Amino acid sequence: MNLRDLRYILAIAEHGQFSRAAEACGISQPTLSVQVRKLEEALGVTLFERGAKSVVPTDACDRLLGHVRGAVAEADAILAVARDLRDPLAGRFRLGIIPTLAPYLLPLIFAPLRESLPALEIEPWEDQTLALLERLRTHQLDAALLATEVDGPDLVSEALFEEPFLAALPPDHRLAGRELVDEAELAQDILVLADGHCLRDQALAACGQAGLLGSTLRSASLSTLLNMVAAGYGTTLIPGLAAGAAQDAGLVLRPLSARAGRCIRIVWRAGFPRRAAVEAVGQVIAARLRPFAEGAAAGAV
Amino acid sequence: MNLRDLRYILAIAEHGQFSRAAEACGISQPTLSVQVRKLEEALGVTLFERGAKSVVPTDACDRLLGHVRGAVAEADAILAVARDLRDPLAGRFRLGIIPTLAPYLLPLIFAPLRESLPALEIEPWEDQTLALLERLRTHQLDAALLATEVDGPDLVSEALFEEPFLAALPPDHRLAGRELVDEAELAQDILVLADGHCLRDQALAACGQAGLLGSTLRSASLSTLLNMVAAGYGTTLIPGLAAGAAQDAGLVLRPLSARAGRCIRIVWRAGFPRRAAVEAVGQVIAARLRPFAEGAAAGAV
DNA sequence: CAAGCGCCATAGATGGCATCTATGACGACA
DNA sequence: TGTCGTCATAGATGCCATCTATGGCGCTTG
Repeated sequence: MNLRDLRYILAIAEHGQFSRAAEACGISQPTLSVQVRKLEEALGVTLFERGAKSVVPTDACDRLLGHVRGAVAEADAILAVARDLRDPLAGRFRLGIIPTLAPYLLPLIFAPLRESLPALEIEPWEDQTLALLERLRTHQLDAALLATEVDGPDLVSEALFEEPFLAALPPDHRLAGRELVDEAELAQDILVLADGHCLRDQALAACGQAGLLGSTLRSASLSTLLNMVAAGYGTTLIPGLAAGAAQDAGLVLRPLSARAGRCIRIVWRAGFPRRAAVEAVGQVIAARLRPFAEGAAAGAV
Repeated sequence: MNLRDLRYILAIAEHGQFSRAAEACGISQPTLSVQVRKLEEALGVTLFERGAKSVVPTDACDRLLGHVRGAVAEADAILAVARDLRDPLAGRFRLGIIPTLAPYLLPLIFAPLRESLPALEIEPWEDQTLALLERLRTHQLDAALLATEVDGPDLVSEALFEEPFLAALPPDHRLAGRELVDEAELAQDILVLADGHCLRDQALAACGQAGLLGSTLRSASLSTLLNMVAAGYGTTLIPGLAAGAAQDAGLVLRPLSARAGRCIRIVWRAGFPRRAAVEAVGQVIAARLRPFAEGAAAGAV
């Protein structure tokens, strides 16, 4: 049995005639006759009583017609839904973002994404790198914005923009007067986030882990960290996009002498079929961040 | 798109693996790969994300799976219902019967039909010959029991049994003493049914229409006619199976000298596909009536 | 009443396509 | 590092849906 055959049945039932039904189906009349007969033999049921001037559905056919219509309707629904799903730049797009990036990046890119990709329903998901990778691998995310390299056999990534780190100091800190802050000096009283935040590791790496004198804040957000610094408990190193929030908290920001920073990348499964959506999202983000990159470069000169 | 393809989709979604799905479908793995790819291309939608160790349905596939399941379920329903409908000796069987036969034949054949053809739901429909033929031709009946020949290009019939006519007389009628009644004599004060009843024409033909002296009863049943005769308004000619009813009404019955009678036939459309059901019903009726035919033959000797 | 018309069935030819086996590529695991 | 399991690709093959041509049959019409 075949969906095509079922459509033939419906056509005959509708037209009450093989010739017209065949025409409606775009096939020749003999083909229709043969196919219907084969279907009747396959089902073991005579579907139509062929009369001199009429073709009338049998009782059995009437009993079946409901299901036939149902099957054809579902098939048409599949085609219709598939047509709607055909656009890779449409539909749900689950985007993971690390916590040290999300609060500062999302407000920047939400509007541009809506404008450039109106059919794409971005669903942000904020979590730490490892959790995001796990969700990505288990198909619970479509892509993720990370600050680490993760390319491997199953995951692919693309760099979107460079985000320089900044030294964040209390206004009365001894380093607050410097134009540039040396990473090693910062290490003396630096506060860092808890394990699991990639920013913690990167900050420590930038400052030379060995000289760690500051303390680790468990289960705290970058925002909390800023407030701790503002309260005079130490210094820290923040990603560039958090500069606004840091200034709002009353901190003094200074570039780092070694120009440490991180690279924000968009990551997705190697086999993810909606690569077009990933690329599009990545491009929108990169385009939105370009002014910042140029500003940073200009400031550095 | 094809129902087969849809079953493939479901198998892959269920097994999460091409190889096992192919095995479950009874095809080779390359065939499944090729077919799924073709379906994906036809739909314009990637259905599965092929990973190193896993095959995961895409979001689009999830959206479609409901309809896919629906279509396959309807298709299975078609097969299941067709299986039930396969027996031609099962299901509704609309049987037309003429009014001068139905009240006397139906009580005889109902039980044997139920016994011999338990799955056949006989729906009797009582009306005059022309109305029955009309309903038969318009597929509102599956077969009819008539007392006339109707074979033609579109209708076929088969004789079931011979039903002799009997003279029905009031007990005090001048012919009531005879062993045999001559049809011509009966004509002198015969009462007949209204136009449309085949029995009317056959009675008149048997008695010689020219000598009609009796009157016609409009819109009356054979039962009414019997009561009229019992009340002394004349004589009549009844079909053999009505003998019991006539005797109950107090009438005297006598064989006719020319042995006039009628042949009860079962009629159906030449193209009617459940010919087996027609034959079976006919045989049950003929078998049930055989004792009567033999009794009549024996009485005639 | 015979011819023409409309309809469905049949026959034979043809091409597309589903399927197979064999093989390749690739990642996982021991 | 080699072996295993998995999916993809390639080429061969055979079935079958489809076509055109034709026949049969009943109805209509001049």
